[in-house]
Amino acid sequence: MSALKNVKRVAKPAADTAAKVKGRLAPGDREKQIVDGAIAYFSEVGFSGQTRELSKRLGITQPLLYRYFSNKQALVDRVYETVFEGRWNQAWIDLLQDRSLPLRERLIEFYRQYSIATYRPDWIRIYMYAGLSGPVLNQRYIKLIRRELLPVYCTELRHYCGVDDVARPVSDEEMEFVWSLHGGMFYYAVRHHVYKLRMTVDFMTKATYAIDNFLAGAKTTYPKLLAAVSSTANLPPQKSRGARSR
Amino acid sequence: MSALKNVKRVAKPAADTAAKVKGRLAPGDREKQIVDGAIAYFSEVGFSGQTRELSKRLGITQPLLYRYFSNKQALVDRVYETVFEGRWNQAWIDLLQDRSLPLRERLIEFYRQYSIATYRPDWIRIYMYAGLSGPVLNQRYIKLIRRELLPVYCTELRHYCGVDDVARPVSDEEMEFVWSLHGGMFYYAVRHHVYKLRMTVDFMTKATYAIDNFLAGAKTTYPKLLAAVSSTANLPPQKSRGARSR
DNA sequence: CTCGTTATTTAGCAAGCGATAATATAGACT
DNA sequence: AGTCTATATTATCGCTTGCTAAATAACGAG
Repeated sequence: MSALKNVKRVAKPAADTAAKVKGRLAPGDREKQIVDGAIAYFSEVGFSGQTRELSKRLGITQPLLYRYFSNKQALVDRVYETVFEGRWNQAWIDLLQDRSLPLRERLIEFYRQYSIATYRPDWIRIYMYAGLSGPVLNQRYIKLIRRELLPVYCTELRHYCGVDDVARPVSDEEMEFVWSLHGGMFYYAVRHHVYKLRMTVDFMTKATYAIDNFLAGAKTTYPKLLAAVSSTANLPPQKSRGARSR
Repeated sequence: MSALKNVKRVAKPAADTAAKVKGRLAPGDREKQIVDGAIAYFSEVGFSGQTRELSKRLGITQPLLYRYFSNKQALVDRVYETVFEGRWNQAWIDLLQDRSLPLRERLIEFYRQYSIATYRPDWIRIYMYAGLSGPVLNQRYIKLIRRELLPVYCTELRHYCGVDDVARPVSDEEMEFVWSLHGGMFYYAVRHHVYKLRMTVDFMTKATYAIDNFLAGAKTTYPKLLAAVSSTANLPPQKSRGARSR
């Protein structure tokens, strides 16, 4: 019997996975547990979710949240930065530029890694919630993509199509061209994690076909795009005004 | 002086645009005004927006809302159905099937019309809010697209690629292939209306390039896809499981 | 003009929610 | 074991928010 008791007593709280842990915790652990729980909770119900419900899920009392975060907004901000920061991997850029591999293989590998990092329920949903409640964060992320990813993407695409021109800056039209592929990928994740559709085609299968189709078309379309853009560059803005203003 | 008074008295409330109208209104007019205001308000702040703020924007008192809608949810539901119903145009399907026009022109015209109908701030934002708070409505809309649009899309694509097989049902892989194009279009609208980015390339310009690229690639990719699918059809589910479950 | 109908407003309740102060207790150290 | 400190809980405040009942006033009919 004493042996049994011993077993029970020795059973560790297993604080590593940040699952419902009872008893007193070191501030760092508790904080992490709260943030993780907040990510799960807010990604599910949105940032209008209540602190009481969150604390209930965490197995703690609601005022305890305020020991770790001065107010709800501070917790929300922490969720934002935890989700969006640190999931970007600069190595992706190197991968995309590695010309020892065919561009097709680079793109497939990129989307394999990128989808694992960001096409997940918490990321996608928090990303959409963030965008709807105020576009600042998303604009910052898009800016990152426009700065780090798209120019490399376009440069490699030029090389692939045999129309390299290192000196020529990457135009908005070229980047928008690439957005079409990227948006198709992203929308898969939206259908999956926002609309919660049962996806009948595996993401990488879809991605591979999309990449193949994109590259096959680009061989003829991308040079045309480049030619069209250069012929209208530095000209006074023509009839094709920016976005429709409705 | 009596003439002046007369002028003042004759001044009409101009009830046509449903803008802030003072005075008593016919129930139908008031209801329409509330719904229109609710669409504008909720699309801006989300469905957690308060009825008091909505009524203030409408220039009416808050309890008046409850004369026209039994509760907030009823108003929200009304917003949903008003936005999502009636913007779908079955004529688009006929347009896509009109083989007297090249497929390219049909697709360009389709996206011109489709974007005018749905790629607008209220539609896109309410669509995203709806998806995040409960996927039922979006699933219904996606179902409509999968039923009405995608099969036609794929059939025309088969014809375009010279691989018609009317008897063969359209596979999930083919529809997913088309989603890649469609998603790229949709994501443009998301960047515009959710992230509120200043779009530097006009939608139709982008759409035209995306369509050209899609069709140019499809000539070679789509037949391959069809071949790959048919070779694995009616076989026990292979390693390529559905969607990643993470 | 009067009167009845009903659109609209005024006043207010009850529950929900973020946040705070006071109290209790777990765990480390001597 | 006793003590101290920081973690965690209890109790509660003040404001918000969905919603309701009673009072008011605009419009049409006779």
